[in-house]
Amino acid sequence: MGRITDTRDQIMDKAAELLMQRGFNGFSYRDISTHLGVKNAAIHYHFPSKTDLALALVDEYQQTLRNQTSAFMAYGGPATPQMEGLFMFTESQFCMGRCICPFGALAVDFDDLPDEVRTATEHFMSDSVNWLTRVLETGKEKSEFNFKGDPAQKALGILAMLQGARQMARIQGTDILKAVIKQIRIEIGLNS
Amino acid sequence: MGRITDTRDQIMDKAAELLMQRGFNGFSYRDISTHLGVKNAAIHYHFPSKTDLALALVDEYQQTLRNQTSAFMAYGGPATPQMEGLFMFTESQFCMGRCICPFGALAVDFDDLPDEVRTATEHFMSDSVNWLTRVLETGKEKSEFNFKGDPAQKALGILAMLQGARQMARIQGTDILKAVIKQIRIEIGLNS
DNA sequence: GTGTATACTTACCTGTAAGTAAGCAATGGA
DNA sequence: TCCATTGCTTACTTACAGGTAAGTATACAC
Repeated sequence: MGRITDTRDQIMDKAAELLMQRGFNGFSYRDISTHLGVKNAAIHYHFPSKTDLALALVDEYQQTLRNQTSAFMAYGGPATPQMEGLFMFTESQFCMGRCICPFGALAVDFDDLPDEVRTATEHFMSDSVNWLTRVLETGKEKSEFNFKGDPAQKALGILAMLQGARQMARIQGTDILKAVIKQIRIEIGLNS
Repeated sequence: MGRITDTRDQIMDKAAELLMQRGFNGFSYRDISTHLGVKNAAIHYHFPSKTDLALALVDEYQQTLRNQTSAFMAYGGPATPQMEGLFMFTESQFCMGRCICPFGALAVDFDDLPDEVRTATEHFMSDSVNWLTRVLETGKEKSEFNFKGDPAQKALGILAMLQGARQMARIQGTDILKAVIKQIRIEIGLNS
């Protein structure tokens, strides 16, 4: 049964959710297999080790990021929609139960992460920071935004803020995430 | 051997370190016991369950926070040293290997945390936000600081930023934490 | 010296984690 | 029709998690 590799995709989906909810060491193959109604070994068939699974996930994130930002990275363009996209993405992911961001999920277990996953995570993070830096530069040039400090540093700050906010929101509810996004808006002079 | 309860303190110390490095589910009694050169059951003697240990840790954090801020909370006072204290504390803790902040450590595993620990974490977080809000209010009133947005919202933003920064710094090194703190300084008009 | 509390150790239990080896059922060529 | 590949399942193994029960050594109280 099942189309080409339906199961593989379902595994990735559930794993992505669990990774962001509980971190790399916070979920097991069992969590995935029971949810899909398959046996544990079925997961091992598609992803022999948990490392393989993690690598596939980081790869997927990075792919998604690149796809959604490639046009902007290549030709520039208005920065506001990029920024709004980031806010929307963050909020909607949180509401869907995918609580902490991929960096956060992997950062907690960073020491005992397999080397390859570590490297992949570093790359993913660089990509994200570079993209946001570019957005902020563009936004400042075109007077869409108005903020203090240099764009690269500000980009780090914003990503850190969103990441932290997602975690704090887990403890005390969604309002915190909303408040933080509001604050970011104020600080870059983006009137909603 | 051992003074009154030397071992108990050593357990708390190591546990605090491990909690902040790896999250609540990322360390085991074994990690602590082998480090101290005692048997596993010795830890259970002092803290029957891991819940008890977590509660003790959160309690300790909260106690420390209250001790260090009680004078300010009671009588107000200059806000700048409080802020500088937060920065110093954050940086020094990070350098000592205690990487992610207590919220972060507990947020990742928040779903499957025992109820009591959850409640304690919520309280601890409220305390922290309240304190920082107070600091920002005072700083604004006395023109020590100069920032956009309302103090409570800004307090959330700063805490989120520091928390996120600690995690990102794990992935890409201390510089990120330093950059973020610099950015916070700029944004509250605090010239170092 | 007897008793009792403290601070452990030894030895164990149950559950669950990641991972593997071998088998089987369906599909799609040659 | 045979055969190989794909996508699983069954049935394990090893390691380690949290936790417990019972015993032991030391110290101090009376």
